[in-house]
Amino acid sequence: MRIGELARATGTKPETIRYYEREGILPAADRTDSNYRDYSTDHLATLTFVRRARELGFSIAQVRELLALSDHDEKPCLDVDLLVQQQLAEVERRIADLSALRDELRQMLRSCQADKIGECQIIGSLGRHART
Amino acid sequence: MRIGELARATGTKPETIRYYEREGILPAADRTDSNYRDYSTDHLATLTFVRRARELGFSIAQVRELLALSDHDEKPCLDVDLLVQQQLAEVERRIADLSALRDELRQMLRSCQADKIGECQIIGSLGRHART
DNA sequence: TATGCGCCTTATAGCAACTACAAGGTCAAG
DNA sequence: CTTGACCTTGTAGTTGCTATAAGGCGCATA
Repeated sequence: MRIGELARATGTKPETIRYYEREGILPAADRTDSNYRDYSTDHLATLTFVRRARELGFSIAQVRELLALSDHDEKPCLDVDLLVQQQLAEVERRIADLSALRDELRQMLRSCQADKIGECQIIGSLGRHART
Repeated sequence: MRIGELARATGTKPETIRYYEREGILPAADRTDSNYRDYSTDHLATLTFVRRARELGFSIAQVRELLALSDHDEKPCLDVDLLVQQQLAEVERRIADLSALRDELRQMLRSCQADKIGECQIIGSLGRHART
């Protein structure tokens, strides 16, 4: 299959697929007589894997590790577990950060009863007009 | 005050302060005889404001808007409110996304009882070994 | 046969928001 | 008078793509 078909099949743009090839994440495809990339079902499987991992928030570097691990059936599953646990911890940290942030933003909205920026509590709480 | 002192006072690296100046977010400082930047307390206030807004997740573009608004005391506070509300909505959206992601990662960890990658449910759920 | 269209190729530059050099100038302390 | 911490400018790197330019390929239609 050509790059456009693979792109449609995986919801990836052709440019992104070429980018993955440059980065060594997706193996280079065979070429047709007219130098078009010609992908196999293995490529489709790998790209699907990559996109799914990216959707789950794994970085390109982590995807690389996952791919390397998935090529070694005999290796302990714990190695994969560890990566997933790390990613889970990272996601939980980001959720906590964003939740604190959300609470602050809500507080800002609740606190402002002024109608001119000169007396605005939001601007004030951001560090301006503090000397008034 | 010189750039290093301002940096320490605001928890910002000197490079970042120069970057803000290039971007027009922080006004250019006066220069000493030896061409060092010489900052005022106004600069300190503005940089504090910028950093606080950035911590709250506002983009550089939004910070620019907030700065512009904060310079016009007579403008309606609603303009600021709107920006904060947009940012709040964005943060809530990100929290929702990350929560879904967290649940998926937890599910993956729970589902894998194998000890070799060949049978690993995690790798499987990512799209590999699906044909076994 | 020509030509138009959608697809493909490469190479290069851009995005956000910094961060990290490199190469050199300045200044107070020992 | 030299060391070391500071400052200057300019440029390139980071992450994960995305966009654009300039051109080649392959098929349907006039």
